[in-house]
Amino acid sequence: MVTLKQLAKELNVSISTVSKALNNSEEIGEETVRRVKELAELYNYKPNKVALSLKQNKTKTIGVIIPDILNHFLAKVLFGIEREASKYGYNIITCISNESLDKEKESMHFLANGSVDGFILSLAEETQMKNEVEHFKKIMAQGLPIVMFDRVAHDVMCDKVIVDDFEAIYNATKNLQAKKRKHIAFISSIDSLSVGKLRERGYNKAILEQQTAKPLVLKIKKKDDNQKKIYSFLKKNPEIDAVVAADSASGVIAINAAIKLGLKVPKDISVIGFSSKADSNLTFPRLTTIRQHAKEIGANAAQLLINRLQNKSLEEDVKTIIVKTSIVKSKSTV
Amino acid sequence: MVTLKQLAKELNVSISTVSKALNNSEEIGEETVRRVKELAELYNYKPNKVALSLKQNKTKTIGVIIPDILNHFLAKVLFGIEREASKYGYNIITCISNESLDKEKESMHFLANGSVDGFILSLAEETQMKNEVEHFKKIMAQGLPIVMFDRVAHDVMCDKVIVDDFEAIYNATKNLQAKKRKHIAFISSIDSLSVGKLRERGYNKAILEQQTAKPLVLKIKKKDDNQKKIYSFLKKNPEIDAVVAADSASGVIAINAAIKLGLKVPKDISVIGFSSKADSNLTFPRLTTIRQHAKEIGANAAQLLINRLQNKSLEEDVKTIIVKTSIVKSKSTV
DNA sequence: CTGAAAGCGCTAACAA
DNA sequence: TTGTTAGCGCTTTCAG
Repeated sequence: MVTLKQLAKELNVSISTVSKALNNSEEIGEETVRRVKELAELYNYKPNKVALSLKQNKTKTIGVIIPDILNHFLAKVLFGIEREASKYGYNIITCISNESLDKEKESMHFLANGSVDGFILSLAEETQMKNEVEHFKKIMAQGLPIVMFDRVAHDVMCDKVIVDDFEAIYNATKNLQAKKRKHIAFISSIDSLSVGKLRERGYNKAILEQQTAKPLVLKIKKKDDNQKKIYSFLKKNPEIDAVVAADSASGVIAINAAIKLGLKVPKDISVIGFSSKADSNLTFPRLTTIRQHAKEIGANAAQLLINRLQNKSLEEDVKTIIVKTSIVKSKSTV
Repeated sequence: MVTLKQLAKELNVSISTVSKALNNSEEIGEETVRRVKELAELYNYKPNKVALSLKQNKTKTIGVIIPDILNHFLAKVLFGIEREASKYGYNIITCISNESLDKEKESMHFLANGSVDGFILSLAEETQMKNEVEHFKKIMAQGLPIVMFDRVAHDVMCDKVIVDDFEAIYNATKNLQAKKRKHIAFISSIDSLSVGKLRERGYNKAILEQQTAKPLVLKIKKKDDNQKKIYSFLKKNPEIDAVVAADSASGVIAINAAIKLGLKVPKDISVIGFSSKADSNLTFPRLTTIRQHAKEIGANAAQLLINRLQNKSLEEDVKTIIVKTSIVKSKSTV
């Protein structure tokens, strides 16, 4: 890589002249500017990012800590973050916590040494279970702002972007009840996550508001065979006439299991799930889905962080943005 | 963030003494080392990464350019890259080209200014279609090594990690033939990609080796309704008794479409697809899949790059690693 | 209009 | 054993 020094030498001017010329400073003579720019072009000069970062004490880089990149929702949020950030000239350093508290801490400390200007993150499962937040506070105390999304720590004072999980499932369940479904089950493979719990609570509330009904819940653990579990669950509880799924795979599998059991969807059983468009396409009939607008969540998170980075003076209060879900009706519900 | 300077001042020693003490230099007195380390600990001192990068002219950061983070295979490769790289203390800067040549170029140039030590990438669809490779060569000429995976540019002399796409589909098709399937169709939604073409060629070769058979191919475009397309395809061609899918969604949909058409899987129709374990779980019966070992691909790519970064002297010849696929038999084939 | 010099945080050769 | 100095590449103040 060419440096200012080399250009300066070749042009027989000083380094600062070259620097100023390239930055269109008024101070430098027209002719000099021309010569400098010409040579810079020729050598494909680009200012060294690292030197700039050191000088300006900011990297224009955001650290993103994602619990699981194979989770389609999280990947989509990452996509949203990246797209929004790159609009503002920011780069993304991605670390994957793999749902582990230690890896989360490690990654953050590894980056909290000048590598990044701030963090966007969603909590690892283990972090949520143990409810540890000290590492977040420590890093914020160092002057690095954090934005949390989806799985957030309510005890940490920082900007947040969340989904109306509770309401979304509550409304979905209410909807099914309005269509005269009497035995609505809830299936979740994300019971250990805060959002999983919220969703279950939304379901429970709707169910318990109807005096005749009782909650019927299937929880799937990571090591379980989700396909087998769901199939047996539906088989053992033939009265079920509707399923609300807290995650994408469970919704898809529920439809296919029902069909396998000889049921008609949605006539005999309605299914509704948290899922993206691509996944809702996998089944016949297509899955009615609760869309989380993952990209928007990512974009909002990036916005919040960049705002805070650029108006550090303003030290405003922390914001929480709720990105509303929407139900996209398809043929798996009546 | 605390700096060496501040520690030095507080301890009444010079900056270099502090630096050496923290780096366990033999030169410094035991007592001094103790005092320095104590204070550093107290203040949670961490060497500024940016300053180190500038000094050592390397960032310990890898630029990864991914065409599409929502593609499960690519996300998994990213996972593999991240995990392997972090073992060696490397960070990952992720850019998403969104299948666009311009974004790919832009991202690379944006990072090729000292931000990263090298690149790992898979070509954008547009890059493959236009067969443009100048930007890769330019960046390599600047001294930044590149490792390509999956969708590679054969005209560029760099390390590569690829999949045996051709053979995998060839073998899968041969397998179906051995089970007396007579009308084997091929369904692909990735026709424009190099790997998509390879897979089709593998299928064609196997089919054409059987004198009685003719290829029967369905190509799905991005804007198409893949569900509808596949359903009508199977309906219009009732003689089909086996499907080879070049991508994950097509395989899943093919099974569900067949069931919807009243066919028995695998008795009436076998289905085999390129897919991951999670996706193969979505259908009844489970989808027999060709696994690409995406994480391994990522790990290999990271290995290759880090090797090259650390043995720059050795300027060895470029390597191409082929990560063999394996077929995981399930109930969608006999 | 141009250049010298300081400084961002760090390491390392050299001096004391 | 400790300190001084130079330098990584850049911007910016101040002097010429």
